[in-house]
Amino acid sequence: MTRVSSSSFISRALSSSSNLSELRRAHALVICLGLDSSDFFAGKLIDKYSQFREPASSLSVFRRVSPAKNVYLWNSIIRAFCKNGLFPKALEFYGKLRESKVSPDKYTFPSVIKACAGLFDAKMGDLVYEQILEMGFESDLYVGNALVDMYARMGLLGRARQVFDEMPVRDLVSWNSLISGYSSHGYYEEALDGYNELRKWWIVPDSFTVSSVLPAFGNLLVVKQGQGLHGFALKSGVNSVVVVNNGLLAMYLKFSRPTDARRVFDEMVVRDSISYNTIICGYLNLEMYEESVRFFLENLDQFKPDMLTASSVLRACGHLRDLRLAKYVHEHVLRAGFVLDTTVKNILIDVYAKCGDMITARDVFKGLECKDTVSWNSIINGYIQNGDLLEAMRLFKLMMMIMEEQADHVTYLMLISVSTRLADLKFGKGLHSNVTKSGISFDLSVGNALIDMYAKCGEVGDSLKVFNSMGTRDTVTWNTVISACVRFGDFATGLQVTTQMRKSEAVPDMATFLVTLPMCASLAAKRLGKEIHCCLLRFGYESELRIGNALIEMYSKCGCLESSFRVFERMSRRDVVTWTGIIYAYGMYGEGEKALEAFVEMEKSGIVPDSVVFIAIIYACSHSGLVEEGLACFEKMKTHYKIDPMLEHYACVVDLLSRSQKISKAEEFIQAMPIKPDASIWASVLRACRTSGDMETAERVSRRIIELNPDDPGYSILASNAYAALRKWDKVSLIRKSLNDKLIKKNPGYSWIEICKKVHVFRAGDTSAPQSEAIHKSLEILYSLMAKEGYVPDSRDVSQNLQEEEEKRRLICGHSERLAIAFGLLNTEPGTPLQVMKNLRVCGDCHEVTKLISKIVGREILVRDANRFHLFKDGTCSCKDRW
DNA sequence: CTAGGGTTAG
Repeated sequence: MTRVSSSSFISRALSSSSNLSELRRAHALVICLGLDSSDFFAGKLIDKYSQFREPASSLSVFRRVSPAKNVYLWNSIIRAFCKNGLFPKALEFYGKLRESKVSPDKYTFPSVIKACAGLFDAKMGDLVYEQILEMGFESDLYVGNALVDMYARMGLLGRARQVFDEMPVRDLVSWNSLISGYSSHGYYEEALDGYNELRKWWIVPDSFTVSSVLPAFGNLLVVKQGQGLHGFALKSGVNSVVVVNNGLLAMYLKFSRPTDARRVFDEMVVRDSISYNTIICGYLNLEMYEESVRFFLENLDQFKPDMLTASSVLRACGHLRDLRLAKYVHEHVLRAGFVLDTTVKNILIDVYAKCGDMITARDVFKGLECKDTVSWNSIINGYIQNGDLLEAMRLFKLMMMIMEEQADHVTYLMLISVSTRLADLKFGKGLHSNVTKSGISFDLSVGNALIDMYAKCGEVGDSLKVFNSMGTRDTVTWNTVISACVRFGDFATGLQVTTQMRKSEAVPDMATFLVTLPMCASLAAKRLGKEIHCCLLRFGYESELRIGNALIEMYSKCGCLESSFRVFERMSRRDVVTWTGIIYAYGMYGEGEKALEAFVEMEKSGIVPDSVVFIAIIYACSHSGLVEEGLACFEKMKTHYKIDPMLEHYACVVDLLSRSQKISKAEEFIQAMPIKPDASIWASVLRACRTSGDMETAERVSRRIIELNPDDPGYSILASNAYAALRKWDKVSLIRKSLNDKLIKKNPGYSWIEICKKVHVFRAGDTSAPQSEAIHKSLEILYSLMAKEGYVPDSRDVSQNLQEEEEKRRLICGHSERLAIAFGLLNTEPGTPLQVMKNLRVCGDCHEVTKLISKIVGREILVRDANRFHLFKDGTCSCKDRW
């Protein structure tokens, strides 16, 4: 054989060797023929060995060649290291190359760049880029592509795009690298834009393009275009590649179209374990836990489950709370010989905890040789979920001792919720200072949790302090602060924050509406309530059940029974809360018959009444004088629906009897109650006594109250009021004195009225209010007109020991609702209806006065007191004097 | 030189 023919024979033998032993035989031949010092054969061998994952052999070949190596050999060895993931080695040899006399060429750089990318070494990458620029290789297609890929992989998409834009020539790989970078770092819009741009240039995508852009389609939920791409994949044949099909599976699962995903899966000719995992995990994310597990079990013999399979199936078991299945999968994975990594063990902790098996969860936790933050978080969370808050705290303290710096925002979030649930302010404050020290306080969710914690521990001030110190706020932040204000009855701040939120970037969600609507209801802020209603229409929440329920309450408490009913009528779905809302609304307006009709309709519609709806219906009967009907409801609740009455039900029945002057019946009823009555129950009887003038009973009741509950301030105030009405001032001052000693103050009364988008608040006897003088003057005129109608002031409701009758009258005349009404009369056009809100009940005299005012000035006056609505019209009230 | 699947809270 001639030398030429033998070298071409060996060259062919080298190229065609399809496994390592063939390659080794060819290598031996090369050595036999003394060709191993040839740059050409050495280069071939290095390449071939790297192909068979034998970088060590590549290196020994490289070393055997004469010291004067050409650039081709250098490129081969760098490429060999790179291909086998030995990136530090690749960079080391690139360094050696630069130290030698040989200068790199454009074929050197793709591997070097890949090595930088593999090591996520942006500094080195930048340095290499500079060297490329110095040598003028930046316009090479392959170098450019490698650079785009490197920056894209590192998540530096801006730089990737810059290199891409500066490339004089691009090919499909350039596009693919860019799109894949966008896609895998969550820049789905950019990935999609890139794909559309590429299509604009009439470039035909390949399997890389398709599989890179599919996650973007899936996450952006662009269903139509996704289906189009699926069609393209079928037509172009790129769907013969398993990666593309796996991408299609994942996309359809993201679209929540498991059936479509299943169709793709069934039509796949080649499947790998990722195909199976994608389905199992996709079902899991769609909360199709049974399907996920079933698919796994049915296909056990079709593929080789790995740890990713295990983690998905186990999570499904956790959601299903299926301990037996979890243990089965756990054992199965162990039997298959997998060494479980920390991630799977962390999942196991969570799964066992979810199944309520804290003993096994703890065992897995104990068996973890390197516990990470998630391990600790998972076991702590397990105890929290299982209600053992103290053990959770104990473990947290242990964690802090062992590795404080590893506690992350999830750790703090969980423990802040523990301190909130335990109302443990001291612990919560400690967590707050820990978070501040650890430097993760800027985390939004932690800030939100702290706001909630302080609010629920009773520290609104600190709650607002955290809120004000937060640099960024999200919807949850705003919702939490508003509900904190509402919880404390600080509606002024609540309103302020709501206004601030509307001016901010924050997008309201369901919770926003579910907290602001009740706030409007409490404030009777009709205008704001309506605005919020419009707002939630714009955001598409009108069909939500809970929103409808909140709207019914808001409108009814704002004096718009009709709007309330309109919301009710439009609701496509109604639950017991909905019906309670509308029944309560009718009750507040004295529409007892309509309330009863609604109750019957509710029963007909198949809704089972709960204990709350009975409170609403008895309340409604009570406020409309429907005594028999109310009592019938109470009986029905006990006997037919087997609901044990609560204190509130008894209170309603006592109220029902008292309002209709069935005082002795009320007394009997109280005596027979199985539960100890409270102040509100006696109050109903006392009020009834005062209305009817049955002072004998009033005194008897008062005495009993004091005897039964000498220390309760609520009862004492009641009794004192009763004695005041009986004009037994000595007893009044005795009780008052003991109350003062206990530093107990009665809730001061106030009223408010909304005029020209502004809320005006009035306090009893307040002379500092706006237009005070004009108000008093107009009230004087009204009183003289009332006197002509036969009005005599009734001072029974003035509970203070005021010797001067005149002084008493002045106080009554100063009751806050009168000031608000007078203010309303002065500041609106004649004939305009007025709406006044009061935080307490309307007193008897004010009720009379308002009736007369409505007649004298010819206006409708709607008053909402603590209890219900009174519509005063032409000298009468809608409550028919039952309040 | 380019592609796909897993963990804790609310």
